[in-house]
Amino acid sequence: MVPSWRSPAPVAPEPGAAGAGNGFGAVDGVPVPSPPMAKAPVLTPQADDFPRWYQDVLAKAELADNGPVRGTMVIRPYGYGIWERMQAEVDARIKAAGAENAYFPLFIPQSYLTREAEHVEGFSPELAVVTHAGGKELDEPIVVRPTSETVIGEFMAKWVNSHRDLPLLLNQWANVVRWELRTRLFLRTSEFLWQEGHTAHATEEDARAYALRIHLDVYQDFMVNVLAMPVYIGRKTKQERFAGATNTLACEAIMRDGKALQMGTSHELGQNFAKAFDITYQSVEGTQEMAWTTSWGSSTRMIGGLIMVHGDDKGLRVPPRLAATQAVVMVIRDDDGVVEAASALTDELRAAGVRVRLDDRTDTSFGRRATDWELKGVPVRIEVGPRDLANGEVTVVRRDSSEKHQAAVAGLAATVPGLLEDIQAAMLAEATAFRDANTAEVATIDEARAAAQTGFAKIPWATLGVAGEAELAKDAITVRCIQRPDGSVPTSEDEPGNIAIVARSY
RNA sequence: CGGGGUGUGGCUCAGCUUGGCAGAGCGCUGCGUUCGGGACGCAGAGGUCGUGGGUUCAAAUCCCGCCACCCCGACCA
Repeated sequence: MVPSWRSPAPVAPEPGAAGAGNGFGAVDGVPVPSPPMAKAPVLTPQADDFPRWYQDVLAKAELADNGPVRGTMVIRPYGYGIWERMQAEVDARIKAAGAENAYFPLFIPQSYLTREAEHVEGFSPELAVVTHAGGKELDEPIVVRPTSETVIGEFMAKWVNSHRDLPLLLNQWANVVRWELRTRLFLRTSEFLWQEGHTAHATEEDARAYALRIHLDVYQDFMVNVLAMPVYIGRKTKQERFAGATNTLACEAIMRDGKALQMGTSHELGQNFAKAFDITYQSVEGTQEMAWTTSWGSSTRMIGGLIMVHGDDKGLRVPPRLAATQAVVMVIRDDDGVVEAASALTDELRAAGVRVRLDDRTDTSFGRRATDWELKGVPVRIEVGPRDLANGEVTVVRRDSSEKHQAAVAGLAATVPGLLEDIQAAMLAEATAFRDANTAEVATIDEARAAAQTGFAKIPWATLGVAGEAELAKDAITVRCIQRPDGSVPTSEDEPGNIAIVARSY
């Protein structure tokens, strides 16, 4: 954790710390104002109270607010800008994998859900159901989609007739609703935004290979190379599998408090949905065959992961490849020629391909603006003031390391893209080092339980097993995924040498 | 669904024990001085104290009901 430049300020006496304190000293019942104290930190330090820090970041970086209905979320422009960048990067990878975007309805007939036994069982507790519409009670209740396997299955059945129609590779960007009891902005909300892919294939091998391809080429690649976030990839245990899937693959990332966050999943659905919705095709030989389907998704939860993997006590840190604003040019004050110089530099940076913004709000103090950009996590800040300018220089500040240096204005723009790549690499290296330092290799269940208090534990799956999984569950520790010793995704959970990664999770 | 707690300007809360003019900090508006690390001064705006009833000369404060939200124990991207 990078220390703040400000000395750690003594925090105001905690109300309640001394009986029913009122935050003030009291002499004979007369409230006395607290003595002058050092300025409080902008954010609750992570080490003091991580959940509080997370909420502070959401508010101060203007990412999101709670919606009026319990568990709902308002995504503010800065937060939505991050989502739009995520969408652009993920969407490009999905299309590169051959899938096309489409859109299916928000409303699903309740009867669809009931066609796949495990699927209904898994989702019924969290369904929002419409029973009245147009002023009348509906004959058949309508479910607000918690995911779209069922409606899409219905249409796949209609569109797939021949082996020539396969594979059918679809994706949609949509909102879904899952009535959650315990909610946290971005991590678990009753409504969230995501991308859900749905595909149908002629063979099990083809479906399995595609689910894995999406997992590696879309999710893992995006998370590592754009989010600068190392992820463990592997199979879910039967216990953790998606309702209705025959196999679930997951990307698991470690947050700075040591807890795991599932960042994206890819499912092999076998023929479960094909049977339920009658997705069949005529083979080359002329026989009727049942298709094999997959589904895969990633959501606005990734924004929560971004915050908790890269954030520090000064706020968010956005990796340059993701950042909608990669660099901000700050006019320190409205002095002779400063605005002009800053504006010219901004143009040069833009011409050099940098997503740059000019901050010429000189009616707000420098310190306030600098703090705001740090809270928002803009990777590079370039300060343009009269003092530097007199020497033909500006001050360049990296958000990741807080390192500051002077640089000549002439030729600066050409060096910024390289600096951004350096920052991207440094952030991935830092996050990877953190993950590795907080992943313990253990040999017994007791050791795994202990290690999971502060991070991840790797334990042979043969040692843990279903019984060990159940035992750890009593302490809210779950198997995040099972992987091969080399970190790749096993074909079966029974492969010899398989490793289970266990942790507490969000 | 079981246990604990809280409802007072936009936000965080004090005031309630012991009834007596509705407060503070932050934020917001205006003016001025500032501007290289969350600026400062002055002047302002903003609340039927969750809600319905009761007690009282008088209720944010006491009593009863209701509602909402938050925190801790079984499912989930």
